[in-house]
Amino acid sequence: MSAQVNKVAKAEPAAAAPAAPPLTERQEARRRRILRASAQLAVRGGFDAVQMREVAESSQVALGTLYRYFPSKIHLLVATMQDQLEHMHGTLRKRPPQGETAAERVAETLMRAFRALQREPQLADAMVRALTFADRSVSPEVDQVSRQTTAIILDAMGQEDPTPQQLSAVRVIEHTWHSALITWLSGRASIAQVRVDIETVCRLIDLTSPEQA
Amino acid sequence: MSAQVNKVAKAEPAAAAPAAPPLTERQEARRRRILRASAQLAVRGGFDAVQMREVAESSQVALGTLYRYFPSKIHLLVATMQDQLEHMHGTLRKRPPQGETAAERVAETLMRAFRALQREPQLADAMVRALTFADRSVSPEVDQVSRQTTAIILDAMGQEDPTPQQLSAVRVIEHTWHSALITWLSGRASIAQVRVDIETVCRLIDLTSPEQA
DNA sequence: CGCTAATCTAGAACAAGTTTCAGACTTGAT
DNA sequence: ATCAAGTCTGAAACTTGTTCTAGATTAGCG
Repeated sequence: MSAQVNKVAKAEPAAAAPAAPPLTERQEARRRRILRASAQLAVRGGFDAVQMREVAESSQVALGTLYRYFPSKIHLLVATMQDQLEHMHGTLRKRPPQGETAAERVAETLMRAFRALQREPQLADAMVRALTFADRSVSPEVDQVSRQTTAIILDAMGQEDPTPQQLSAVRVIEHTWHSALITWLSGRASIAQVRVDIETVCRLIDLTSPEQA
Repeated sequence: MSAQVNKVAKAEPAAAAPAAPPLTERQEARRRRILRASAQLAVRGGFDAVQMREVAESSQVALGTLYRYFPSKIHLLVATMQDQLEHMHGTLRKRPPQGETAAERVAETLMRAFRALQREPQLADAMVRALTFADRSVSPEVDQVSRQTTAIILDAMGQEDPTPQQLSAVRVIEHTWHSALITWLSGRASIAQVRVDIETVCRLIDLTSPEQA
């Protein structure tokens, strides 16, 4: 909870981070090993299976070092999510959605992302739980994830400069996306329900669009 | 994580719980003391301040007993939330919202609830974090909270028997509600933003209504 | 009342996240 | 090449959620 100086960079995509000291090659390698170990353990057993001692051992790093790179388990898992999101954004870009309207394209994109998460539900569980459990000390990182998600949605909309209304709609979609995911992961909603809800919320996009098909 | 038999009832509103053994007076009193202690500690310091040993001590109950009543910290906090939600539903009923359209009434209701939570942000933090962190073992309790929230929203809509579309809209509103709350609590969104997003998502209600003003 | 099963208590013990520390190793600048 | 500062390691310690145990209390029943 105390101010932390001289820490290793938290976000590698370097959006507007306040001066992230550059990492040496070995440090970058350590960071990658840690993230890989984290994801591997998460795939096996979800949030609980990502134990800091295990991550440290798997990535051949001392426990103290792990904590220097990621100041908490939550930070680690949120960083893991950033990592995965980047992959996904890349993948999604390759085959853009086909829908007529922006709403359709966004819904299609999200459902595609959803199916990807379905393939590794335990990993999804770990990442999403970390994301929603994160407190203020993780705000910058969570924000970064949020920006990345927004970028994916705006991409799908094909919108250059969205209106404030549209931005609000996008936020609502993100809220729904996270929350629906959680509900599904904890077994309280079916996939069908998630799909319906995603489609429902995506209508907000056309609703807030100046032009219309 | 193991099957738990012979446990004290978890949900007192007795919706469809499978045979909750009736509590003696002293047991009921213990349960109330525990919930009160939990809420008090949460008001002071949020999620982290609700420490099981402290709750046990404050409520004059042995640690083991606390765990017999609430099998985990998450269960305890979710039960605390149920408790608070009931109060709130009662309060909201007293002065029903004034809006013309269903969307307005729902938005007004949610903003009123939001202001109530604002008054005890730490308590809100504890409850909401517990709710979204809950895993499958807490599903019944979380579901109960969800039903209660749905009831509040349907109340505000003044809708007797909603269509499946409307139910989906209500679910989306709940998702947005939780998620916006989290975002605000962790300092990543302003109150103004929360209001806008709530209003945005509430438009879905009119959108899915058969009749219209 | 007296018995039995269930419940409650106090406290130890365990598990996993986090912190700390002394010493070895790297890095960058001179 | 050498030195100072920063980094990494291994291990122990600390914190808080959770479990376990042995004995005291209570509730319900004949």
